[in-house]
Amino acid sequence: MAITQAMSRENTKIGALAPLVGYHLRRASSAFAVDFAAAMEGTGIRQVPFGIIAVVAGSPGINQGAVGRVLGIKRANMVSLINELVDMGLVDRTVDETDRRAFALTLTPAGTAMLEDCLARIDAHERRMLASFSDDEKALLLDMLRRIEKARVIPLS
Amino acid sequence: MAITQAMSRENTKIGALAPLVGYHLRRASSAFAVDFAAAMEGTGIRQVPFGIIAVVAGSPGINQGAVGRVLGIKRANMVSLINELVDMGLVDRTVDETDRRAFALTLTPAGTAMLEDCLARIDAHERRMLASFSDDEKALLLDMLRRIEKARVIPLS
DNA sequence: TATTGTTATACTCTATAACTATA
DNA sequence: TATAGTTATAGAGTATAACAATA
Repeated sequence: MAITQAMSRENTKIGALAPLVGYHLRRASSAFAVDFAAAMEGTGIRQVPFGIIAVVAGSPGINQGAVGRVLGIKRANMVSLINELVDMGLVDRTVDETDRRAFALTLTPAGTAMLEDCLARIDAHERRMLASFSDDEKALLLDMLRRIEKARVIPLS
Repeated sequence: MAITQAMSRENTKIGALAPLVGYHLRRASSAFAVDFAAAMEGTGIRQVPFGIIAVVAGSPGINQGAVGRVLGIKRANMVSLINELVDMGLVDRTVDETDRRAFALTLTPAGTAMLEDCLARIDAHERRMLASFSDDEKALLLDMLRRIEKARVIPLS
C-alpha cells in the first residue's frame, strides 16, 4: 500500500479537540516540557525542582510550605523534592529560629551556580520554542497565560 | 504574629520564573486541568480518555496506533486506556479486516452520548476559564498555542 | 486548635524494552 | 524486516489521610 504524504503526517484529525484551548494548552505545555528536559540534560534538574530553586533564590529563608503554596505543590510532596535538592548540595535547610516547626531554605553556592547555569539553558530553550514570536506576541502570550492562571483559584495544601 | 493581607496571598514571589513562558504555560494548563476534572465530575472521564473519544469520533475505524500518534500517546500506554473505554462500554474494538494486526475503533451509542455530554460540560468549562477573553483574544491564543505545538517535532511511539 | 513537616499510599501520565502475530 | 498490539516495569507528578512537634 502506498504511503501518501497526508497519511505520513497522520492528517492531524483531532475532531472536537480542535477548538479547545485546554487541549492546545496541554499539548503546548508538553512540547515545552520535552524541550526543557533536553535543555537540562546533564544537570539532573527537572521542571519542578527548578521552580523550587528559583523561588528559594527569590526569597532566601523561605520555608517549605510557602514554596509549595507559591508553586502549587502540596506539603506532603515538598518533602522528597527538598530532600533531593539538599542531597544534591544545592539547597541548605536549617531550623527557622523564629518558628521551630519550620525549615529556612537557602541556596548553597553550588545551588546559585546551578541556577545560573539553568537560566542560561532555559533562555536558549525559550528562544528556540518561541523563535517565530515577536516580542509583542510573547508579551501578549504571557499576559494571557497569567490571566488564565488566575481564572481559577488554585487549591493549595 | 500578625498576618498581613500580602502575606496571606503569599505575595507570589516566583523570582526568575516570572518571565518564563514555559512556567506560565504549565500553570495555566494545570489550572485548566483542575477545572476540567471538576466539570467532568460524575462522568468518569479524564482529559486523556476524552481526547481519545474525540479522535475516534472524528475518524471512525481508526486504530490504536494512529490515535496515539495524533495525541502523542505511546502505543504501550494506549492499551490500558482503550481497555478502560471498552470496559466502560464507550468504545467498540473489532479486528480490522484490511490489516488483521490492528483493531478498528468506533464509538458505541453510549460513547457518542458520552461525547455529547462531555462536550457540553467542556463548553461551560472553557467559557468559565476564558470569561475575560474576547473572541479575538481567544483566537489569537489558540493560534499561538498551535504554533508552539509545532515548534518542536513531538517524538511519537 | 492550627500549622509545619513527615510518612504512607495511591492514581495518572509517561517512558523503555522485549515479546506475539501479522504484513 | 517492519508494524500493531501487548506485557512488564519504572519514574515523575499529584492526591489524601494520619501523625509528631511546635505555635
